[in-house]
Amino acid sequence: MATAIAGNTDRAARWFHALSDPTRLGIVIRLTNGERCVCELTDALDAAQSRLSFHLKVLKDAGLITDRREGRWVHYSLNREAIDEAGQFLASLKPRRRLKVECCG
Amino acid sequence: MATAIAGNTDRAARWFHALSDPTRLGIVIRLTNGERCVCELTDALDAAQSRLSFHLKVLKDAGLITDRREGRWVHYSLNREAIDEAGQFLASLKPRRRLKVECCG
DNA sequence: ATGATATATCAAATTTTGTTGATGTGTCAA
DNA sequence: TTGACACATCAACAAAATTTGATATATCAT
Repeated sequence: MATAIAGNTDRAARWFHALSDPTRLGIVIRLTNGERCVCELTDALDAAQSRLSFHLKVLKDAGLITDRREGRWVHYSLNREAIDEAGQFLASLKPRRRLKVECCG
Repeated sequence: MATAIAGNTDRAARWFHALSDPTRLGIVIRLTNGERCVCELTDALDAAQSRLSFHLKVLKDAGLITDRREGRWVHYSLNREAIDEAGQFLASLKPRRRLKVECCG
């Protein structure tokens, strides 16, 4: 439920950290329409190979993407569930009760 | 439109960076039901004052929260629009066309 | 087997973030 | 107008993330 989602701050922080870099967002965006191999991403993002590999690992460790080896190529895809959960976390930040709190009286 | 949202990676990266820390998420969660003054947040989060102030600034610089001074107190509130936009960014990561791309032939 | 290709990993250097304690600023009360 | 309070900012340091270039690993073609 919503409260539980919002309570899991460490997990959410990890998702958002993984999404906090333009290169990684570029990767994620390019995975939107389906699996892509690293070679395609390297071209599209114009990033050095080890650098791209690093960012892919960050995303993978955060559970936002998964990989699949096929021959000598590795294909990455989005983990929709995780993306959705991150979205739900944000959605859980809607006001639930409107408190007019007077503090610091 | 969706593409434009997903295209604005730098802006999105800034939102997600601001959300990438448990203390900051703690702040955001506590602002969910309305404005809070720094004093309340300090208590609730058990954080040193300058530390809290630092994190509030990160959130504010990212446009996720706003502040309002009232006497000697400063009250912070969520910027719903920005939170929503971040959510929309994630929502924009839904598959639009299903391409069965054969690469690396 | 040998070499080439695709990708991962590693170590070192660099950059960015976060923490802490001290000090500054604005506001209020006496 | 002095002192206390709430908060921001700063400087120094610590810790974490990122980049780069080199090397390792797996797979494939010859």
